[in-house]
Amino acid sequence: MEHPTKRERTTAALVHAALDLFERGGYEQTTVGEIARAAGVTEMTFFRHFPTKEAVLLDDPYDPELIAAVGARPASEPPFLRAARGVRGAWRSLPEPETPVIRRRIRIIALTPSLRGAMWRSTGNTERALVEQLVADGAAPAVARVAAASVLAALVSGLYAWAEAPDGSLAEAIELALDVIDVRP
Amino acid sequence: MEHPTKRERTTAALVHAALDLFERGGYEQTTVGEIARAAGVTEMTFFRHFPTKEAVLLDDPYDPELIAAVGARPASEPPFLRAARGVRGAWRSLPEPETPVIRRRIRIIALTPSLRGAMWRSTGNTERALVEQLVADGAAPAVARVAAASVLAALVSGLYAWAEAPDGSLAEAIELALDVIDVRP
DNA sequence: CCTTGAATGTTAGTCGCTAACATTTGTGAT
DNA sequence: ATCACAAATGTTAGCGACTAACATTCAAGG
Repeated sequence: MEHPTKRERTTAALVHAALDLFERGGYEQTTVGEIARAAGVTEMTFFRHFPTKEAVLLDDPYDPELIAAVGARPASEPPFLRAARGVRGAWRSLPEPETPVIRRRIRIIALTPSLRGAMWRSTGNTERALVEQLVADGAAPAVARVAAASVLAALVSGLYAWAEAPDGSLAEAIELALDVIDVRP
Repeated sequence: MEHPTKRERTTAALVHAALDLFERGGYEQTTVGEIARAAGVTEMTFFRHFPTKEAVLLDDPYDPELIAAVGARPASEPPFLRAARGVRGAWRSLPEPETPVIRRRIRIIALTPSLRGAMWRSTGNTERALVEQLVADGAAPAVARVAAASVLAALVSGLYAWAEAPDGSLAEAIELALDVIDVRP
């Protein structure tokens, strides 16, 4: 990261410009062309960095880490706890400096109906991956599905709550949400 | 309904054409223009009947009836049971002849990711209306939200399951799904 | 320095969707 | 029946998200 490649720099510029414009004028009202221009680039280039307009907000690289964190927990744990604690751990180890950006993204998502739908779809992918991981380690599919669905639902609801009124750190908010689900031993 | 007005007739023609084309060639691949042409009408006219392309599948008129059915149950029942049983009753009283069309719609939705997202959004509206109804009759907002969300989640999951493998009538499938939630007295 | 591949620009086009205005068509009162 | 009014549809023009094909500039490595 010492020498960010040019591609990384433009991607960052696009994200920055997009967040600014979305917050200022709303998601729907902001044009991809406007974002690109604000980042000193062409509309075409935007789509070379993000497959869709939504992706600039939803494309988060945390998914694989999340799956890995769940996989790292002992397979002897019941799937439900395994998922809940894996997710908890993954978010706890998030570098603090990134949280403000995450918060801006989630706030925009929270107050844009069409983005909430997209968020749901995106979560669906994570859910599938999570189920796959749990089943690969021996969980019954039906159990894995319920576990993944409810843990992710709690996670998302925690994210929304935190974005609206951040009473503490992101990690704390996530843990709070997961506490509702996790039954401590 | 003896004398369907012209508007109703074209709406029906559009729905019919849309279902056919979607099943034949997939939702994303089918153009609004194609649907309109197949219904003997212009693309513009399509949008005079449906606000969006999705709406031809999601625009179902059952929502108000569903809310009414819940409202009709004794307000003395706990919100959760009230919602579950209201929903159950609303679907039970569905005219049988309509179910084949419903099934076609839901199958298409089930296997089109973007439509699943849209379905989620649409359900969100129903959820809000349901919460409103429950709260208006004295339920605590937090309780009402949980009740509405879980009952509707069960409903949707029942719909998907039935659309994929209809082992029985729609009403039976719905009741089966709601049984998972409803605690019989 | 110079070459090669990555990153970007240009142009043109499709599809979902909207607006403004003109035209037809159905329907209700006479 | 008919005639007038309103509902339903057509036409044209255009915006915004997104894609494809091809040309151009830029940036690291030898």
